[in-house]
Amino acid sequence: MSSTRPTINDVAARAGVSKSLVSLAIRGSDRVSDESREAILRAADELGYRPNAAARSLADRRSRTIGVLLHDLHNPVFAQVLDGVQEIVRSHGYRTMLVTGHGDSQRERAELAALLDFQVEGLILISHRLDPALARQAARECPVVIVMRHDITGRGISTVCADDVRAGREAVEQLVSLGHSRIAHVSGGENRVAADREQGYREAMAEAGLSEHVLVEAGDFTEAGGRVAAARLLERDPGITGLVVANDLSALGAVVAAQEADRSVPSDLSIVGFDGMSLAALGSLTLTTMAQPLEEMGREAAERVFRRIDSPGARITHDQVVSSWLPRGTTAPAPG
Amino acid sequence: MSSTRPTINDVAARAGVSKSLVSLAIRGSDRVSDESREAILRAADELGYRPNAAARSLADRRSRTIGVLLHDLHNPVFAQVLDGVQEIVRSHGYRTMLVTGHGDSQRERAELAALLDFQVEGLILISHRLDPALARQAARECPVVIVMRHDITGRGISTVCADDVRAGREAVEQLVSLGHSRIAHVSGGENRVAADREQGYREAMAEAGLSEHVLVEAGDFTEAGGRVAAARLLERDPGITGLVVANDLSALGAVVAAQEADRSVPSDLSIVGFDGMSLAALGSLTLTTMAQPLEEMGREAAERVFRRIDSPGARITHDQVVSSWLPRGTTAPAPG
DNA sequence: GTGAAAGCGCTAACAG
DNA sequence: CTGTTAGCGCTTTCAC
Repeated sequence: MSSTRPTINDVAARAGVSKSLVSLAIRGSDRVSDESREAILRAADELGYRPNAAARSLADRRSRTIGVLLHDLHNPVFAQVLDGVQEIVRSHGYRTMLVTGHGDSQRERAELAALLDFQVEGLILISHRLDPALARQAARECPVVIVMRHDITGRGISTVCADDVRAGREAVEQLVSLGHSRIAHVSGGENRVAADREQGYREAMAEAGLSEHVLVEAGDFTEAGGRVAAARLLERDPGITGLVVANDLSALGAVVAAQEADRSVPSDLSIVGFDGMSLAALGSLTLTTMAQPLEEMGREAAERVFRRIDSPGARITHDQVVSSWLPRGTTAPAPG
Repeated sequence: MSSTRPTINDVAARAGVSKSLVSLAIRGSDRVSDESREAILRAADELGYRPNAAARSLADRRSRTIGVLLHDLHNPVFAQVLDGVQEIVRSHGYRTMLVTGHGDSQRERAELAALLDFQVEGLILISHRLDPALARQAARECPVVIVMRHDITGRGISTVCADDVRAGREAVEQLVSLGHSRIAHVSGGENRVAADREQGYREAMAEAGLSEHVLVEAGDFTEAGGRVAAARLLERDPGITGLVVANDLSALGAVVAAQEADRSVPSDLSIVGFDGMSLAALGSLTLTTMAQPLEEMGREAAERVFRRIDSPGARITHDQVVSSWLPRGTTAPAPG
């Protein structure tokens, strides 16, 4: 089928013009007479002509494509960031090429290589388990913007992040202001975002004079991880009334754990997540969270990429967005 | 930066061999002497050589890419199907190119065109609002497999679907066997999947002698839509004890509506969704659902594509997978 | 306005 | 085993 796909030559022959003229006409140049243009477009239409993107990007030496590496597609949070990215990318007449690495740095390496083979003109990396070396490597070939990880820096790497330490603090502060004092934390594993949020938790606990109640169990940013970690916390200290969980996904898991432990949420136990995942606003209990402006972060990242594509000398930037307390159904004043 | 990216010629020059040999060596042919191979790989490495995918796919006349059109990325159900697809695609040494149309047929058209411009060798379409004309058009250029929509057929179009009518029936039957009789339905809007599930609901209600209790309100497969529709149903008939909702996402919305109406789930009201969305297994109430084998459907679809790529004469297939009742936390025996 | 010619970087025969 | 020679389909000077 595609073995006989019409090429620009076929169109030229049929329209009785040269292929250069077809090329111009197809791309809407005004240096083509109306008569020729019409003949060409008609011929193209009749033939079902469709420009070959590979040939074009080869001749053009630009792919008009932005590569996006996402941790995975299951956490809807990434989809929200991606929406923002795509909005901007499309508005620039570019396309996005999406890959996922699932936090496996082998796979991330391979996927990034594929994007670079494809000559993407810019790269947006959204993966909390990204290998810094990979990012730096990639940054030697095209502008790179990392979202949600401010700890990876280097030549050619811009970042767009929330202040996770601050967000971690605020989560605790809000619970404290609701009267909670025995506040534990489910962390998010070995990555900087999680580390920052945990640090915020610890700092705020200390400042509130609650150091003795600091209690942390490691999760991994997944539902299952959150569930297990939360269960352990409730076992270690049944007196807990507040739970700050490293992200919304694991916070949903924590809600399950709470119910399994016969703790009713939020009357017995308040739970706070992070991210502002839209799906977490649903279900029988809507999750209280420290929300990040996800779409905005995506837009910002894409804009940074284009700024650097358009003016290669543009400075690297490190943008910070603000997270905000979004009280919903999983928090309430401390019992008693 | 990429203005001076090394090419195969640079590698050849540096290694002191011809570019054809470099081409062979890079692709791991065994028709290259160890000595040459080593020199070539070293040169490539020193130069930071990276093959140009566009050039390769142009010369090769194959992109080694499968295009995937997804309705959108926010419904995690699609991510699950995609996982299955990618597993197979990767195992064939191909890549997937992912686009989303958000049910907007303008955009779907544009995205499909882009995939075809890129010479994808096969297409997997997963969108309940897909325009049949687009699919048929695309099928003229490469093998097309449609997932979850058996109503779009045509030359070159294979399908992989569940039996949604049957699933709809079973949802009702299960509720009936739990003692429910006043069972209402939130439908999923103007698409075949939704229509089939609704038909199953109606058939099963009739067979159970419950025709008088048939009550349907239109949703649209979104959380918000499910919430509104469910709210209306509960208002129209407060005696409802069972709710069959067209998909998991809207069923989550229905759970919220139930609570807003002061109906407790599942003791006052049982709710069933469709799909088997993994996230719906979380939260404070895990959703009972008619689950489709999502990953398997993805794998199946990808395998069908490759079968047709490998042997262009292969027959079009229409596979049907079976949905299964997955009782979880939102269903219980009818009250009283 | 339009066409001829020269690549873009790579693969694929075909000779040696 | 290795080099030479043609393209793949398109864009882009540069004359006419």
